[in-house]
Amino acid sequence: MTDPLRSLPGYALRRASSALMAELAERLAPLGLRHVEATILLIVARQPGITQSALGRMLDIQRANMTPIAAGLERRGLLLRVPSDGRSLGLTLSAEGEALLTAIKAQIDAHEASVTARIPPTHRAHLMPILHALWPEGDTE
Amino acid sequence: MTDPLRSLPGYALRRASSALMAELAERLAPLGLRHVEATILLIVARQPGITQSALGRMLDIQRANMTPIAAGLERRGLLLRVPSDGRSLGLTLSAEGEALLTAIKAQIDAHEASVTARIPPTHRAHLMPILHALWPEGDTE
DNA sequence: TATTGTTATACTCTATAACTATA
DNA sequence: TATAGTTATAGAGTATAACAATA
Repeated sequence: MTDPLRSLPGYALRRASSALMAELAERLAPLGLRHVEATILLIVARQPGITQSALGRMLDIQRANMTPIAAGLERRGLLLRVPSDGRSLGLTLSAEGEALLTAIKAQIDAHEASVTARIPPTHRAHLMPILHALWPEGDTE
Repeated sequence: MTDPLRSLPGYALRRASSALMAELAERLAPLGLRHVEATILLIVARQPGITQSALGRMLDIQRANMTPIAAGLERRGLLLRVPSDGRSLGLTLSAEGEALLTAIKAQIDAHEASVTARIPPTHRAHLMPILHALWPEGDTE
């Protein structure tokens, strides 16, 4: 039986997103990471020293929810949390976190490439302008 | 600080989806409905008598998770669950559910129209082909 | 044997409130 | 006063396993 809501953009977007997230989760599972954890390690690699709260603002993760995620990554030896401010924690990758980074990037790249590959070439260039129109920068501030 | 993952299609899709879901949730809150509940009432309206399990397959909601959702809608007097099979429950809208339907459709239509309106006209026609490529029919069977 | 619905359970994600310490 | 981090808590969403009743 066909889903009568297939033609609704918002609904189709949600279903596509959920299908892609499930795929990414499968790719990251062998690394022992959830997508939010992989995302955090990627961003900390690009911006070493970023504070927990700045990272939370960037990813729309609230302070209260960042704590157990960052603490978990630290406990597993992937992330270092050093006081930068007296009240702020600056995040950097541990050696082990750096070592994992290659595998994380490989999985993310493979995932994103697979997403792009599935889009018919005629439509491909239109996706990012559409998504950025629907998810403007700083839309939650 | 700008999110360095903005340019990744999969990531941007997830963020756009989550922003749109939050918008829809706000629209449906005055009706006392979550999006999954509104979706169920819409589909039951279009396909009266559909069983709980068929509905679950269509929306990718597992049997175990359909039970409390459908029971909740029945308890609130919006949905009727009548045995069709001896083991299956056929779903139909109650009079109260039918009465709510107009408001639900209005909110969903307004939401979908608002999504479409935000997409620059040049790109608009490309969204659905892209989403259907990423969310093929029956992708979970 | 397979399917339907149910219950129990658990993990993830998200959200709010209240607290401490620091700027 | 405002910000950063933490703890506790609660509500959704999603997943699996096991069971009874029915096909």
